[in-house]
Amino acid sequence: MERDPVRAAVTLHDVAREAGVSLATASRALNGSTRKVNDAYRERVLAAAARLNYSPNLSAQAIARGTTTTVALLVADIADPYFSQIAAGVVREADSQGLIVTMAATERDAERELELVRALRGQRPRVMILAASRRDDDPSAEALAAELAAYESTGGRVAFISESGAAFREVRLENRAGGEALARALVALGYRSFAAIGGAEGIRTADDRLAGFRAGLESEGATLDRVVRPDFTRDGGYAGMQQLIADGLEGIEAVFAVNDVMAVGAMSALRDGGLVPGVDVAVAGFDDIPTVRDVTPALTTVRLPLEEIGRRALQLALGEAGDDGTPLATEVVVRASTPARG
Amino acid sequence: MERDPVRAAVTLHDVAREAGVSLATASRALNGSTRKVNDAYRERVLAAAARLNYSPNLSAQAIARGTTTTVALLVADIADPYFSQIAAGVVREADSQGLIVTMAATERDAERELELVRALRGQRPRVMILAASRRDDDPSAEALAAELAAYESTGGRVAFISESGAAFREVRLENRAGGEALARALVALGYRSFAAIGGAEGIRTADDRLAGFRAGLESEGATLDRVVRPDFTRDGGYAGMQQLIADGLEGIEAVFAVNDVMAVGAMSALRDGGLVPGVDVAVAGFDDIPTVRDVTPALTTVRLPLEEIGRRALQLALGEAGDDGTPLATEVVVRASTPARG
DNA sequence: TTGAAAGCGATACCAG
DNA sequence: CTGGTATCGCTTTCAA
Repeated sequence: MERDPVRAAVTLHDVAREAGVSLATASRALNGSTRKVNDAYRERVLAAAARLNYSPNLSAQAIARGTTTTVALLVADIADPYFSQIAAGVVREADSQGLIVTMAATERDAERELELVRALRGQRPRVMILAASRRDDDPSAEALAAELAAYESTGGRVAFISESGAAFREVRLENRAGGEALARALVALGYRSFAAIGGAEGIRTADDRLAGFRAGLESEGATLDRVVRPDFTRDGGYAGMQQLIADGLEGIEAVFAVNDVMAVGAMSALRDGGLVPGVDVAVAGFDDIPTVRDVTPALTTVRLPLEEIGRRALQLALGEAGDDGTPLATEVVVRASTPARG
Repeated sequence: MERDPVRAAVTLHDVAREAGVSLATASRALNGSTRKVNDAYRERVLAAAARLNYSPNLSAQAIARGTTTTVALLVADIADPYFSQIAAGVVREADSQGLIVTMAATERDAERELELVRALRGQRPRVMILAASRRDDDPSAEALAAELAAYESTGGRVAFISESGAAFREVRLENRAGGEALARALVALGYRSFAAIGGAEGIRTADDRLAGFRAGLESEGATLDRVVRPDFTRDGGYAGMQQLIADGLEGIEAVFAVNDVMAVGAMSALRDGGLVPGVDVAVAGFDDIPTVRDVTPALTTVRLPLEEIGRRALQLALGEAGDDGTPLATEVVVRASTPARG
């Protein structure tokens, strides 16, 4: 697999020479603002660029222009459908704006997140989107806020998905309201006693959903009898349900897992425990990730327009609309995992 | 949401001045190769940098050093678990090497892929990883190869996942062998007549898996009685199974979908058609994405170490091992969707 | 319009 | 070791 000797990439200089014009003219013809170059020259430059297969060096442009065309995106876990859908939205929107997305994963570690923000700042991205879940007790929260503030003070734009807990732009998810609506819907279906699988305490998203759910139940006179708090993952959901089973599920009619990934794991735990989800005990989740249509029974959940959220976060950060008007379309989707109860 | 007036970012120049040393010394203290700066100076520079919250401009470094720290990754669809797992692997490996990942989605469009490669080339990434599925009939294949060759001729490194169909490095997936092994395993379980849901003709990955499967069956004296070729997506799988049902499923004992996402859709189509997967007809997939453990019945499939594939692609491109020895651990995983047949 | 030349932020060679 | 300076690739005044 030996290659040709590496020759330097074609530069604008080469193109200019090949076209017989000055560097400045070549620059203008290729990337300069509109209409300022004689058509004949313009043609020659474009032809030369094509002939040489010229590709402008974005780093050089960035440094000369003082601004990049990069978007930095931070998620907790790329393989998690919640984040990958959001990422898909960000990438799509970025693409439609001619921006390039740089992606990093915090692996749910706040320290790592801070390091990543520092590292990513070196790129001088136009915007930074933080989708990784925030925690209340986060010790590095202050340092993160400071870092982001510094970034914004030099022209960067930050957008959070969910709650920033600080003064940054954010796409606010209706976690609490969604939880509440779900609770009401379940009560309306005839359920009265519930358990919840909640994700480690302190994870804002999980706490909000749970708080909303609890509030919804209480407003309807129903009760949340038990809460377990395993990891915020599929296996966490599985373990959480196992624990509920071990502690005795009698009296519990429905279990709410604060996200779909966990709910799906919880359903498997039920099955492995010899119980039938939707029959022996109802299950509901949150997010409406694609797979929940394909599990059995299909999962009742709260739909979040994840891809749209990603796009919107970018728009918001860029300062175009996104912020205004239309709230996110959050809605309860009732499926077979929570059949109406006689 | 008004901000402070935007001031320019801190530059190395500022740090040098603040520390009372020359630009060159500051550079060396901060990023220069090992041990060349007096400790006292070094300390002062580091302190100044910290005080000013200095963040080196990567674009400037790139242009001065003549090399970036960027990895460009192209996938077909970020939200597809197959690609998001691979992406997670690439990002993780990149991270451990201090590299930054730029990601783009081809949306399964070859023209777009070419454009993206062109655009991404402007970043002068150290390596480019192409994971988007190749097609045989791809009209822009030549142009893509040319573009990539140009990229490599200036020092870039390209790595494909699956088959490049050209002279580039690649992480070769055992699609054919996996299909074959699956076929044999199913025959060993007692199945004799099969149908397949194959993904549009020309998609190399799909074709290879199918060809392997067919070969495996034939070597065991079983037959592939029917093949449908819908889209390479969940909905494609659903539609494919619907078609099989409409055409009459009698005589078909098992259905092989060339990837798990399709298989999962296919199972839902069975259910919606009043049939029970694993009982009325067995189903098998390919990839072993996380969700297949949680569908009912759990899906028999061919496991591909997706995250590992991502890491390996990067290593391969960077020229460290990855290539050598150990083939990818591809193995048939039999689950409840293909129970042993009397 | 066009071209010459001054940056942009950082690196690295070359003297001292 | 340290500092001065040329240089990287491109944009953008400033004159012509």
